[in-house]
Amino acid sequence: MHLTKKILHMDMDAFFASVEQLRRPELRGKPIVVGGSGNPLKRGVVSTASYEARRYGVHSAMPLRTALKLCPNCIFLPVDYGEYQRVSRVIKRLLLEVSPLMEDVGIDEAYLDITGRPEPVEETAREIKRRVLEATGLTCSIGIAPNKLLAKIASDLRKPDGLTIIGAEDVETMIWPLPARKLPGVGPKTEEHMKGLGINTIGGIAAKTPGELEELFGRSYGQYLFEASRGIHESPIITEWEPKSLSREETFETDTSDWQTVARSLAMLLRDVVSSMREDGYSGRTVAVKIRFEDFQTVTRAKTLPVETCSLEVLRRAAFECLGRIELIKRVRLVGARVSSLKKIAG
DNA sequence: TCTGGGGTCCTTACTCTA
DNA sequence: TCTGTAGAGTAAGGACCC
Repeated sequence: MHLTKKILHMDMDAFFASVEQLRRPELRGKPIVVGGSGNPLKRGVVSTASYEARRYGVHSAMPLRTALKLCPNCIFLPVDYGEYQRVSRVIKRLLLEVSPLMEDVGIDEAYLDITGRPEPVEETAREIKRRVLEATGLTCSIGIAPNKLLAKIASDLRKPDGLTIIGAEDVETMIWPLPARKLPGVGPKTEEHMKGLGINTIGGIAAKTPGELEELFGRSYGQYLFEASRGIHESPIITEWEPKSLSREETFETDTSDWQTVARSLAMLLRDVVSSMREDGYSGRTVAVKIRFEDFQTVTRAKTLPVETCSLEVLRRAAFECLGRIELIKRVRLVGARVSSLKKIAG
């Protein structure tokens, strides 16, 4: 017997900006930008722009300075991650009441397996939207489909406050006409590559044979593209997972050529990583240092230790050995520290 | 003074060992 | 010992995601 699954994807609308507008009513209906320190004259990028700000062309990942140029009337606010986290937890708890098969994907999204719900899927979705609004005052967009991939594409189809249901039979009419970039996994680089090949839509990808896609994009990615463009996707709902690495990084307000500044920053970042490791109960074996130079060239150096540790001294020695292998010939823009090969500490 | 921060996964290259 | 090869582990870089 073949049982078609019902997967729901929920995505909060302009989440950070909406939370800010919710707690400061005077901001409602105004173009606001949440990002960095909230000072658009300093380094930082847009985390979320309200729909009012998007009308000026402001969008996520855009430098704050650029956003200011596009929208001088925008109100800039710092990221208050703690508050968004709090609201996020309320929403996730509520989703878990609808179905225990919930996959948390970031602060403002989740997948829910609602196969077991007896009522029509549209009813489930409306119920979730109603409860989210009631509990938080915020709207979300929902997509429902036979798998996670299609559900995610669906939730993005109508925003904000949208609800879209896609069946396997709708792929040709609803998915193929979309820009290739709308397929999860196709980012800006791949989009450009595809344009150069004359592939502009998801249907354009689906028109290629598996052999052609593997030749153009490599074995594993080619296979993914072939299946995904046809709406085929098997990955399960992941309800529990363990982190693979923990990291911190810092972009300097101005680029520096002072080794001491870089070293101090690295020591501080690593101390932060180690305290997170201890809080969450992890030890790690691999330490990596990342340096980004003024021209955006980025280099990493890593060292794997014989055994896992959460000793700051041991990890710091390894980190500084990595730093010593990087020639600081240009001014430094960013320093990062990462610990990977994590292992849960027993007890 | 374009270009954050915290992650995951993939590819490629290299080394060591069986 | 020579030669080849397969697999694991490590390192570095890059694309992508929110």
